[in-house]
Amino acid sequence: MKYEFDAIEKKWQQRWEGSKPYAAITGDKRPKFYGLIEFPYPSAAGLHVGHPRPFTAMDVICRKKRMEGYNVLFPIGFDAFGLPTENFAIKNHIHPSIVTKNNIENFTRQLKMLGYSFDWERVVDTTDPDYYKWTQWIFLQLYKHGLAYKATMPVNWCTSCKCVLANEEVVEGVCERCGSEVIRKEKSQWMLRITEYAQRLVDDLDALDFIDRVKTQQRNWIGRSTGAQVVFKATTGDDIPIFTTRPDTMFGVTYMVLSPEHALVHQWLPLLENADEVTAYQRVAASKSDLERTELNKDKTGVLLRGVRGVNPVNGEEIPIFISDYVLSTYGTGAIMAVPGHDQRDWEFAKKFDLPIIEVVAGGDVEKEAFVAKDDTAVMVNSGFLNGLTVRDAIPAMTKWLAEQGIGEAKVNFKLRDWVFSRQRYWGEPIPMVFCPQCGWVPLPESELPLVLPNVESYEPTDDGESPLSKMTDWVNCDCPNCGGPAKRETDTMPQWAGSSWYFLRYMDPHNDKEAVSRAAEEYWGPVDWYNGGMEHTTLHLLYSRFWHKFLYDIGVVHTPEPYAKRTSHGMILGNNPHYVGNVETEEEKQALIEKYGSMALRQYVKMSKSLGNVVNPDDVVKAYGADTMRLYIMFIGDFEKTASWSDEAVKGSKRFLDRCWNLMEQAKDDPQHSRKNEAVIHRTIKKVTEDIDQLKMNTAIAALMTMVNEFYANGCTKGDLQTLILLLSPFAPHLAEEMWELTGYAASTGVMAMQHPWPKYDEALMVEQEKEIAVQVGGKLRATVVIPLNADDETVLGIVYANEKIARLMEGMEVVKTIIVKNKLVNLILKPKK
RNA sequence: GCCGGUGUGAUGGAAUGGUAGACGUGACGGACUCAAAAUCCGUUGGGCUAAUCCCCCGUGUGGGUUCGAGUCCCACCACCGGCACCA
Repeated sequence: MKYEFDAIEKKWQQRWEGSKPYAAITGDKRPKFYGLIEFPYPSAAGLHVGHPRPFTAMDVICRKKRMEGYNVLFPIGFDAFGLPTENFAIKNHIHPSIVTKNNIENFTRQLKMLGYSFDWERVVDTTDPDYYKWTQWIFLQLYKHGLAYKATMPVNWCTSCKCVLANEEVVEGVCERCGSEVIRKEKSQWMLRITEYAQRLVDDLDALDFIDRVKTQQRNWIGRSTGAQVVFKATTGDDIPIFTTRPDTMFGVTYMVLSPEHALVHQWLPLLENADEVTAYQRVAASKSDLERTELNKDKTGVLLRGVRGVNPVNGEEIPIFISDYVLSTYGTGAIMAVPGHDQRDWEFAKKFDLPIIEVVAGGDVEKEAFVAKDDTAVMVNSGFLNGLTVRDAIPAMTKWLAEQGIGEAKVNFKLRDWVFSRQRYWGEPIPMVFCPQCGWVPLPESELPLVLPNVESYEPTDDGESPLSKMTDWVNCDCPNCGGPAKRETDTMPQWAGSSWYFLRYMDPHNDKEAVSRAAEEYWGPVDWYNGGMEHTTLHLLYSRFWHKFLYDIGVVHTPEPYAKRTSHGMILGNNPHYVGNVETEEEKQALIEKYGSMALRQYVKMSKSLGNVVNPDDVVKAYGADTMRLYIMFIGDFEKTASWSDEAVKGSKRFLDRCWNLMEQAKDDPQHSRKNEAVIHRTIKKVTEDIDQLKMNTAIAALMTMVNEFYANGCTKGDLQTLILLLSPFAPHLAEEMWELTGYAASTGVMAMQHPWPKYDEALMVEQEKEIAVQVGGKLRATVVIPLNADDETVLGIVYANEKIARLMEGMEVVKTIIVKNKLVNLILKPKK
């Protein structure tokens, strides 16, 4: 009988559709397990092979958890608002809602084709008004708690998307989505005060079971630094607050720098002798794009403010004030004290403008370079009352002195900025706010939610930076909810990240029309036990959703301060590089490729992309080999956390393995017990598979199953052996497992599907053979192997070792100085010549 | 510059300080077949060799610790990722 994967997979998918064995039951008495994957963005291209990797892994985990007796919530949904859909709609003249509907249908078909054990009754779609009603509701709560505000400020503007971007969406000065140049533009935007939560977002990472690189990246991004805020005076009498991490170096301050946008610069302009020079510099600085601003190793530029000076509060000395764009208006106070002796940037600036450099920490040569001490035990010099103290002691001493003088205090600063939350695009959640000339910004009453996105004729973005919705005058003009007078709606929409910031909560209670999620459902399911997703979301979705969850915790919607107990991440799937030098024979061709493609030509595997034509479509793989082979291969491909390379050839190996499993049915003896010969390998494999799945080491779990099957072929097997194999295989290849389970008769006799059978248990005592081959080393080098009885005592082992012909030969004329015996593993003999 | 990570056969990748290369792909040899595919069995790190006997070498490089190092320590090289004029 042949393994007809096509028919088998259809058959079982239909059965699951009917009997719904994957439904999660809120409130059930079994222990709960909430496994979460990042819901996909339903693009027109459909699933690519990057999706099945995390999806299959979590499916395997969830299937195993069910067999272990857990009540499992494994949901799926669609993050369907966003630019690609809108752009596709513009190009093809189809309404985004139609595009979305079609794409979701296609994704659903593909996901079902792969046999995932999602609870399909809980599907969430972020573009559904019943869903985004609650996204809008959360926004209103943020607004009511002072965490949403409208502000005019320079924002990142993507020249291609014609839309503002959050800082998190700008990567190396370009738009993370389309790669176009990002410029700074002065715009009035809705902002979310994520900075209010910066401290908690850092602190609470400690207790979470997140992989380290996620924690590190979030900490990097939030960028906490501790120091002091100090008020310097200007000769005009104005206060100039600055932030420094090194208050100990204040005696080394020889000038100050303000950012070009600093408010005091505007205020002082009439007093300045060189006002023209100053305004010219401001103009240049303002016109720079993010890319230009962050260019490496660029020269320090700046302008001295002539007519105003600063005063160093520790010694009363007057110092010059400059403006320079190396000081950022958005960090700290937008002004710094400059200590050129001990800060590289200040040093470069001082050299360029010929400013004095004072050494205040001993140990370097400040004329040659800034001395930035690596440890804090260096000693203070030229620093008045700090002289002789170590840096470690000088920092608190100075901080204390500043506080006593009333001119400074300890302060923590963050790199994290508030979240720019509005987008000048159509396909997003409308922001439920109204602007009234009398009352200002007024939130829509909750009773009017959802504020439904209206149908418009054209969703083209506009060059003037207004949302397409602004042209919908019928919709825009409304009554003020406060005074009833004429008012206008906000026409910007929410960013892509809004809907995904809380979707995992909606899965817990997806059909609730009274609340975002009921407290009871949330208390039962929350927090998510295991969340797997891409590293690219670490400082986007993952950070945003932690912020929203903390806010929801503060207002009593959820019962834990963190949404996800555990976070893991998968590596990317790479495809064949068509321009790889290894693909050609001659030197000339190789040189030509290197010339044309540079370093890319040297890489055998690269990111899959349409332009390279190396994209693998899961539909094709399933058609050729079946879903179970696809699932198995994507799990076997390599270390889950690392990037892996797709190989059409290697897929066959997974298919071959499933064929071998299937073909075992013909030769299995009709005996429900394990065969004696296979007992040990079976128990070892149960242990290995059980532990490896929990650690996401799917590749080695599958390798162990392959080893076991190889043993079955070598030893013969019983139906009992086979049934254990089926159970262990069922999370990976569920369709094949169910069919084999039925055919081997277990289901017929008990009415239980493989997936409903308890997960096999192993017995340590049965795991080992009665005989063991161990290594014999002489002086640490392997010289022979011998077979010993399991757990033999040292004397017996040495007897066997000495009886070995080769060892005996090596021992001729030698005496044993030392023997090292590792039980059931190895013997190491240290020899020296006999006298 | 700072912070992480990685480096193992032709190839994807395995190895709680204890027989390096599990498992898979590819290649080679054999069985079955008129033949091919599929399947099954075997071989497959390099050198030396008549030999699947010995011996030597071998996990990016150079040192070290240890009876024993892919694994631990020190220094370096290469690649990948994150942050970056953040005071």
